[in-house]
Amino acid sequence: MKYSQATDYALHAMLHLVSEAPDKPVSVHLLAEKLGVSPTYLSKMLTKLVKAGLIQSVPGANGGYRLRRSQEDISFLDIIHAIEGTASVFECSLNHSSECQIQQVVMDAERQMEEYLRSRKISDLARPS
Amino acid sequence: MKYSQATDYALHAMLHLVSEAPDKPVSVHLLAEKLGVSPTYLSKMLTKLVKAGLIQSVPGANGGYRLRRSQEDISFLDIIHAIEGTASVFECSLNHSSECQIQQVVMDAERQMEEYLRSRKISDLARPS
DNA sequence: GTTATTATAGACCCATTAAGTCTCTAATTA
DNA sequence: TAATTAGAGACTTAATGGGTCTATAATAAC
Repeated sequence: MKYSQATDYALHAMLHLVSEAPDKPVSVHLLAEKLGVSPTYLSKMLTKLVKAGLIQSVPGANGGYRLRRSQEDISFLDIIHAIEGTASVFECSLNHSSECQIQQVVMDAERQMEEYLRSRKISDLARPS
Repeated sequence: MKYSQATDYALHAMLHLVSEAPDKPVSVHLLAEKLGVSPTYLSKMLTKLVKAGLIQSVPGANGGYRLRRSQEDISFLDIIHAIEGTASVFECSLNHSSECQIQQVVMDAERQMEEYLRSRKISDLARPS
């Protein structure tokens, strides 16, 4: 069980946006260069972050992406959910009679992790300048 | 990010072994029937559980699988690790200068989940008879 | 208004993994 | 010795991750 690399890139991209760009939009081209990944590929993740309402896109010359919400509101979980989706990590494939107790336990565990990821904000790591 | 179905089957198989078989080994055939999965496929997971030291195999007629350790010692995490491996759910693919702080956060989150899974024992769910 | 610059969308490709089957071998007991 | 069991591994198929490419739309600069 692994998070996709896309999540990795998205987290790093968001960290850049939080750290460096208060107002001015940053182009995909520039972001991609910093992360060492292709612009077209990074676009996909940024589009997801837009749809999740975490960032804004500004088309046209001198456009790019900038934060939408206030920095303090953006948690690791927000970003991860934007890329990975919100489906549970475990779904019992057996058809028991009752609720699956095993699934309950694993989902409780997942909730522990999500709780922590919700508490940690991407701005916590912003460049201490 | 999802756990494989193999993990699902392994957890259910272990629950059966804990619930029903104190001494007598249970054959793959029987276990597979109860779970509604093919015996040869289930074999693969059981073999992993053997290698992880959670269960014992008994070849030959009237053979099968039985628990190895005492029930109370077998946690959800033990079973999940036996099937999924112990690699972290997140590994930063960028080559920064320093340690990746993003990775630190996600791995801390993972530790939260693992801690919980370690605390929950499969015997907790054993048939209340 | 035209042009350059940017994001958006989606088709497409390749490699890897999950999920599962099949067959052969080895060990043990009846 | 024969029946029953696990163990190992080759093999197949479908899904997913990771990534490229191209065409379109929107905007700003000139």
